[in-house]
Amino acid sequence: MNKIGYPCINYSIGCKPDSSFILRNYSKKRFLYVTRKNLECLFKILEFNLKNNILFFRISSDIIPFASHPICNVNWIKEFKDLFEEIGYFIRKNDIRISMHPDQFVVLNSENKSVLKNSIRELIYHAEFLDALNLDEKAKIQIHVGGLYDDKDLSIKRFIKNYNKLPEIVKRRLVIENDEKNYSVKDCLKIYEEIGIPIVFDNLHHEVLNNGEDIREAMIMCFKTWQEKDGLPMIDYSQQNKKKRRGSHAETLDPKEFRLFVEKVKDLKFDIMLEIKDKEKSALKALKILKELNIIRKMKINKNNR
DNA sequence: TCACGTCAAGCAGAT
DNA sequence: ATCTGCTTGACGTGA
Repeated sequence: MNKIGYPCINYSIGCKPDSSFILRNYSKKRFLYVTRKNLECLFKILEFNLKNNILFFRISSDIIPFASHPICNVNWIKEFKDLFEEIGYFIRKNDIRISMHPDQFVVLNSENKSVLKNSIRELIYHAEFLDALNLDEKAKIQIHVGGLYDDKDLSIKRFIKNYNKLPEIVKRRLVIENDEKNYSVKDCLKIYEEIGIPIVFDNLHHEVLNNGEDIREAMIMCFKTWQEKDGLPMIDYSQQNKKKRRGSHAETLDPKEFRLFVEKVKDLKFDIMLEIKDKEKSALKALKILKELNIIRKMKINKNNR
């Protein structure tokens, strides 16, 4: 077990990296203002994380509002070149792992041409964002396989066909995650065998939808899909919210349950994204547990880390 | 300051 | 037919 992370937002700092506005209020001025705020907040979060030894972070897809929408004609990479350089340098220098997770509207296996077109635009935006930070191939973009359309085999074939159409800047970063309704680890492996795409393991999805593999077995299967150039395998870890329906994420990390999980897989090498509602709070709880169990390496303090 | 209607985008399952 | 969840309710108008 290597790095601990949490997704998109931080509740301790008092800024938001995913502010937006509604489409009809779009203006260049507004776009530039919100985007700058988001990027500056991202930097603050990463600094907070480093101080706390949280070295894995998922950047919100909303960081650049309407980035893939036709209305956005601002060259944001150029406009924020300095900020991108500064943040990117900080990430690289401190060996922070980054991922992104485009939202549900990205459906690479869609039967609908315009859905596919929008999905590809969105994926290109994500890739360009990570490229602007000058991050290597270990920074990943994770998506689900998509819809079933009443024919899983055909839908998998369509995923592969459309994957092969993607530009290289997307392909090198794209990874797929098992989901809780449509595509299990086994289904993802089928796709891996065709195109070599790495698989992000999600434990809660696996609990809900699996083919009888236990968690450790499934993790090892997924981990084999990651090559050296992809970096350590990533997993999404979450716990069931006992008050809500199956698959809902817990409000905060249950230490006991987390310890049990860790004991099962502590010899494996991977980075872990905690999909728990209270974000950095649970990441800190998890780190504390890993330290107690003597699993995580001692924090590297780098005084001059900017 | 607060209530509440609305907000780019997909899909599947529940109601 | 409409609502809900998904990684995350937030934006914004009008009173």
